[in-house]
Amino acid sequence: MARPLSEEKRAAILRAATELVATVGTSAATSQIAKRAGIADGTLFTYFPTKDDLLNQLYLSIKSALAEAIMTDYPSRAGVFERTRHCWDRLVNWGAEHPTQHKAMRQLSVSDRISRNTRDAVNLAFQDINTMIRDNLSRDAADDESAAFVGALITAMSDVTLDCIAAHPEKIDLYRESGFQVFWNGVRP
Amino acid sequence: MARPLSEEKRAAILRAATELVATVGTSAATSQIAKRAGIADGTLFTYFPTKDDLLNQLYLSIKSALAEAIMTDYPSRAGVFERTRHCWDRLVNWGAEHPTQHKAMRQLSVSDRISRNTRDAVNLAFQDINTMIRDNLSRDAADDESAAFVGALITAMSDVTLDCIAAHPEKIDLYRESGFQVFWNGVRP
DNA sequence: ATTAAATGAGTGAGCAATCAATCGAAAGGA
DNA sequence: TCCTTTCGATTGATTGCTCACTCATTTAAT
Repeated sequence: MARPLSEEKRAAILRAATELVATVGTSAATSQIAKRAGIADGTLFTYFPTKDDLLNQLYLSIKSALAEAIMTDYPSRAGVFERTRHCWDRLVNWGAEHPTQHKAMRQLSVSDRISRNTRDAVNLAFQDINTMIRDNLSRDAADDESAAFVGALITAMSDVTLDCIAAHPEKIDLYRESGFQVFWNGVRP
Repeated sequence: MARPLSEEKRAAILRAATELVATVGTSAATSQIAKRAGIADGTLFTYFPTKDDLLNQLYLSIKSALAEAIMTDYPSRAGVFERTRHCWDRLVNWGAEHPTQHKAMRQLSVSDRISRNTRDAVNLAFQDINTMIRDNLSRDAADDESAAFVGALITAMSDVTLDCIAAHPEKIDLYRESGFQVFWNGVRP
């Protein structure tokens, strides 16, 4: 081995891509990403062979960070309400604390550049959460489609909640609470 | 006047743009749109001076069609439940009947190419619906922010519902119903 | 000394928008 | 009814630009 790849540079590329995708969407130019990461245009492609690879890995890394934030200290033995509440609060708090990642994530999730493979890998990272939904919140337990419906609802409703928090940051407690009330009243078993 | 502009061609451009924006997003090339509309590349720009103008007018026309679909036969004198139910059913039915328009609408609504002006014009088309929300479903009547929260929730929840219907078209009645249940249980006064 | 990372000018493809040339619908005159 | 003039609609090649990606060369870690 001559020179090893730098984990630091890889992270800088992902960080720069997050910021640019959050602000200008997936049309962010690779040359802009490279400039912001402090590397030459060509170097980006030794870390990510294509722009699509970069976007897919970025999406996976953000989603994984979110899943970890949610599942840390997850109260496995508590009741359905507490566990649902835990997930909701963690989700909304993460979004409020990482607005750039959240915005980038939303841009990427509607993009057709994210592959089936990546979406499958993301689902794997959210497996525990999906299981919780299937077992507890799905109207018909063991019904995959119903669980997917509830899972999509959490994402959609937390996005709306986070948009409102972004518009009025001082009201985070109010929106986190009323968002949860709407969700819980809507889907509780 | 020499030759008048053709309303037919204008409609063909909007139709072609709807289909392409629905499938490939706002990055759809104007030359592709022109080809699909059956006109020369340059002709598109005599009907819409820029691509942004085209996208903005497209967004407004789709949203207006949706508003009209919702407000036709609106039961002004019925109770809150009936009126909310009416809007929900119309919204979901319209989306299920016009999947291409709905997909294009979603692409456009997250695009930064839609101007403040256009969004204001869209709000105007939805004025009656917004008023209904403010007066009936907002937790604190006369609270604009709370009404915006509920309005965004309807859109987000109907999008999720329509995604599920698109995946399982035979279950439209089931999803329309359970989507409404979640919404109504969540936000009812 | 070796070898792969790093560089940045270069390449070719694709894009929105332009424009000189052509076409054809309307209005007026016979 | 037919012909002519008018003038904007229509055309598609062209323009200038941006982009993802390449590659010959340089640099530096082992």
